[in-house]
Amino acid sequence: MKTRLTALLKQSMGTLQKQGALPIDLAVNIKLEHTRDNSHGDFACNLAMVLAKPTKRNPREIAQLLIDNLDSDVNIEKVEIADPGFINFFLNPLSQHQVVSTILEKGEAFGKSKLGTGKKVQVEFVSANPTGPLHVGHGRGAAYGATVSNLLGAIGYEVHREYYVNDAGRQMDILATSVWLRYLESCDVQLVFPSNGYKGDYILSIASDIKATHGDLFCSNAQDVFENVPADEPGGGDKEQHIDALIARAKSILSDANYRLIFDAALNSILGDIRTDLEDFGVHYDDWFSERSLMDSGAITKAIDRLKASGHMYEKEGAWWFKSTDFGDEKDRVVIRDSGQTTYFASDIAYHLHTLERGYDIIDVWGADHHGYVPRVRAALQAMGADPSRLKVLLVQFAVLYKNGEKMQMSTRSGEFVTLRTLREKVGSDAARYFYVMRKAEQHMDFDLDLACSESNDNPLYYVQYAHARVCSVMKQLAEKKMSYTPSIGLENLARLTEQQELDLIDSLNRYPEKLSQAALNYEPHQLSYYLRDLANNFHSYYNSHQFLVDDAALCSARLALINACKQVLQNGLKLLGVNAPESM
RNA sequence: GCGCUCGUAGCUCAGUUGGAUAGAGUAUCGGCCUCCGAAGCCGAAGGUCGUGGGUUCGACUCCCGCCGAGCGCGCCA
Repeated sequence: MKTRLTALLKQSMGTLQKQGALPIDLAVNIKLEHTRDNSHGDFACNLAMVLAKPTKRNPREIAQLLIDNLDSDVNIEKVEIADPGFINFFLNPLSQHQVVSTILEKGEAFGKSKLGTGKKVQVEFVSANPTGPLHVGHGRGAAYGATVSNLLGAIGYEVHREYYVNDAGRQMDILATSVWLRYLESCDVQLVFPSNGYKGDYILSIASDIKATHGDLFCSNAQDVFENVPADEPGGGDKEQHIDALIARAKSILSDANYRLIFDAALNSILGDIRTDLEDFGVHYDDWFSERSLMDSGAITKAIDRLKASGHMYEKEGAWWFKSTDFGDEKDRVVIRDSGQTTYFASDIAYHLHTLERGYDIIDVWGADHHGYVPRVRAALQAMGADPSRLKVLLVQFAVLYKNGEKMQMSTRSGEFVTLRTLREKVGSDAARYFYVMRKAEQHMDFDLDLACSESNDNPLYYVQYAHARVCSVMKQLAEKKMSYTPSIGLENLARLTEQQELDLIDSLNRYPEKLSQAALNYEPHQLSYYLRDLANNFHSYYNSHQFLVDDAALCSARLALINACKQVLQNGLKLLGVNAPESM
């Protein structure tokens, strides 16, 4: 309907241009919108006001001309001009009713579109370092990334969901060393655990698993382990130097193979845990991409060579730098350290290049603390000759946690955090998913744990699910009362739906496809959750003011057709949000 | 200090990319179950859209200056 009206307006404008009433060379973009207030009709257009300036004429006058030259359409009941020059379209109410039959016919496909057909996009999200379990902070990225992926899929994109596994680098060495030290403790070795090591309980359990399968194989004495290791911070030393020295001791005491064994045991245990955690949260990936595999495959060398060939690399103080300032970054970045090791940034460049070469545009969902990282990645892509617009970075703000009215600091290192699993066990996956995507991603979010856990019934999700369950309940009543519902009869009698609540509900249903594509194109799942809330509200109002199961069989079927259409749309929307639509609750 | 994100009802947040009288939830107050589920509905009250300028037919939205919050500014990842 919207495109129809736009076409009519364009046509009218064209006619006026031919007549010479309007200049030919007008480049205006017609904006036709659903009205906020239905006293303004169903659609409103600002065309006349936009035209007022270039033509130097009164907008109302132009509006009248446009209306006079508008072709008639059975669906348009009347057209009005309103201050300061809006053209308001009032549609024939019955023309909107058709959506009920469209919904019942298309089912779960209703609302989907082909806007993104032929486009391949990779959404990379969560990608937390496998150094500990996911906490509630990661949950937001997980829910957001998964929903954005679903939305893009619904409008026709070919979506590839990926988790980039940081299974290389210093953090992982610290993790492996932490595990080994805990293992040594379990072998009754007396030692002081490094202040910069990972202290969570899960480290203990990984260590004891290793002990259970390998016995004393990796044992060593404390004297040996701490030989020539500089003091830790509490001992007046530097905690970074201390832990680095311990890593070196671990590698030297254990053989390469044994160090790798402990390293992999830690990695696999934690990553496995993250995987099942996300699965349980309804978040599924097409691929778990290993950073280490980039090193092994030579992809990093290849990417660096490409940067060198582009002339944007230089050597300074023994390291190789990428001249990202050529592309607007604040400072140049090291890619190869003076030690010869490549940096995390080098891996990331290779990873992005690799993804583009696989034919995907890239959407990275990152925590807002990484925003300073965006320019250098984009710069690297540009230097390698890639179109930087193929990379879109979506930043998700942190959720600030409150417990007992106090702000909580979370740290994986210290082992002090609330896990995503704990949250899920308390409020359920559905409520958590919905809660996370209710706010738009850039908003700083206050997350009151006590409220989320104790009063989970207040979660607005239940309001939406309840509407769905109510429709199901009505259909059960129908059977119990031995009444009948014939969809075809209902669809033939849609004209009987003339109550205000019915018109409102139908209006709401008509807006779903547009809302969906808007939410998808803007990467804004919260738009969908707000829509569903609104749809549910229209349904509940209807439910409270009219009886569906009435004796008039034609009217009854028409009403049931309407609420079943409503149920379908609720179901479609909730599915995209990764939330169940229960038949009873 | 520089950069990014943000500031809207007591609280938590929307605001259709510049449109009409700034909206929801929650909390508060008042109504609604002989009736398909009251996890619901209807109503009241609640605002200097951080602040001061600017751009125009029109600004919560765009530009500039302040105030305030969070984050970032490693040869960490």
